[in-house]
Amino acid sequence: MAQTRVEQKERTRRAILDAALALSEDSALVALSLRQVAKEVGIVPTAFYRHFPSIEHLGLALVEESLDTLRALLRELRHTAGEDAATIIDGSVAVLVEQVRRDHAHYGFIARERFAGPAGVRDAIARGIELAERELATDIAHLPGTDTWTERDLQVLSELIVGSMVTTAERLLGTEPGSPAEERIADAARTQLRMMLVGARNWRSRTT
Amino acid sequence: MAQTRVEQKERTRRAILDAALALSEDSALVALSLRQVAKEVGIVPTAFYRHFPSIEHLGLALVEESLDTLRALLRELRHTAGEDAATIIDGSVAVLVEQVRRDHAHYGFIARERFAGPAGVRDAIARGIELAERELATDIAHLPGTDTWTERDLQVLSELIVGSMVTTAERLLGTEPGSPAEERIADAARTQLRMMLVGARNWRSRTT
DNA sequence: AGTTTGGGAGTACGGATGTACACCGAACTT
DNA sequence: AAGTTCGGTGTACATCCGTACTCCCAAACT
Repeated sequence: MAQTRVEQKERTRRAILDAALALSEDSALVALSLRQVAKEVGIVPTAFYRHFPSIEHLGLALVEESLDTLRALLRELRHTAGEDAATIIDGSVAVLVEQVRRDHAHYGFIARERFAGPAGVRDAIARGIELAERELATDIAHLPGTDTWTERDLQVLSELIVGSMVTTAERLLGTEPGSPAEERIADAARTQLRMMLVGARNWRSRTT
Repeated sequence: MAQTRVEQKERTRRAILDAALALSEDSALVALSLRQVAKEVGIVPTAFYRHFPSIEHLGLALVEESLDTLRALLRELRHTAGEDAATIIDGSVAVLVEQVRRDHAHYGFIARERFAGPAGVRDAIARGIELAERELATDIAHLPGTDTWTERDLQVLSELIVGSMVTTAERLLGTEPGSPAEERIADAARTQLRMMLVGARNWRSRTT
């Protein structure tokens, strides 16, 4: 049943990443021991070093992986076109719900480590979110009717919207797929986006 | 220098709580060892049991304490009166900045344990935030001009506002008191509140 | 076919952890 | 003044931790 060596190594590496993700689901990255992970994977503790020089490096690989799926979400959100604003809002929330459900483990990891993780992890996550805010700001700037907005107000609006989406994602993490609670949260997210849209349409930047 | 026994006991208990708060500032509650805390306090490990039956109970005491200061913040925010909306917004943000600066350790603890902590801790924090949302909703409902709002829309708006404030608090935690970054975040928070206010004023609840 | 490579196994060690136990001495009670 | 209470001490032990070391053997290379 054994394959080539690189395939086998990659499979073990994945198993380690998955085991670490599963184990950190209850507790946290910082409370993760090399021996726990090894036992979960089914290898002897010292074999761990064939793949990662330390638990910390495992953590960094996990962050990178999770941020990859976050970036994939952002890409998909930007490509969610639509005729009018309502369609875009509905589509965006649908994408968010679907993605959080699919990559539940990754988003849970991000939520947990965002403030509780080691400094390097926290910074990486913060930069990922800031990137989303900046990209959203430039996207909005390309929309018609935003010429009277100051750059600063655009940035602040983006932070508000991204913050709402992040909070929505965090709420979704605690619900069952297809549950009434999930639908209620999605509905609230749509309403919030509409409220912010109404606010934006009636906003006049102060020329200071 | 020794006082009465109850005074001495209370002082040691406080020292344990403070040490745990300080130690969990880097890392997390789950990665906190009884011996670390005891060493930080300056007592022998077994003496810890004179005050708490386990580290977990220490954690619960810490949560309760932190939620107490959170409730104090909410109380103060509700008493922040003002002539017009702009004054209320400015006052509320000022209170938030001041309180987060004052009880930095408690709010940092809440931010860290909100998603990474043990289940009991996470639930307690979630309930504290939900309480704030409900109270804000009933406060808004008592304002003039909100008679056309559905109860659900009021709740959703409150969640949006509280979410923005929570995000602001989390951002403030990473800044130095009086720094330009802190002022920038406070300014963004004020702008966000104004944007949501504009949205709310032009909002019409759908009668479904 | 013979040799090299590298993932995994096994053993071993020092250090940290939670906790049980007996004990001390000063603040309290009577 | 004598006795009790109880926060803190010191010792002890089983368990878990990271990691260094040697060995094994099947895939990969020559």
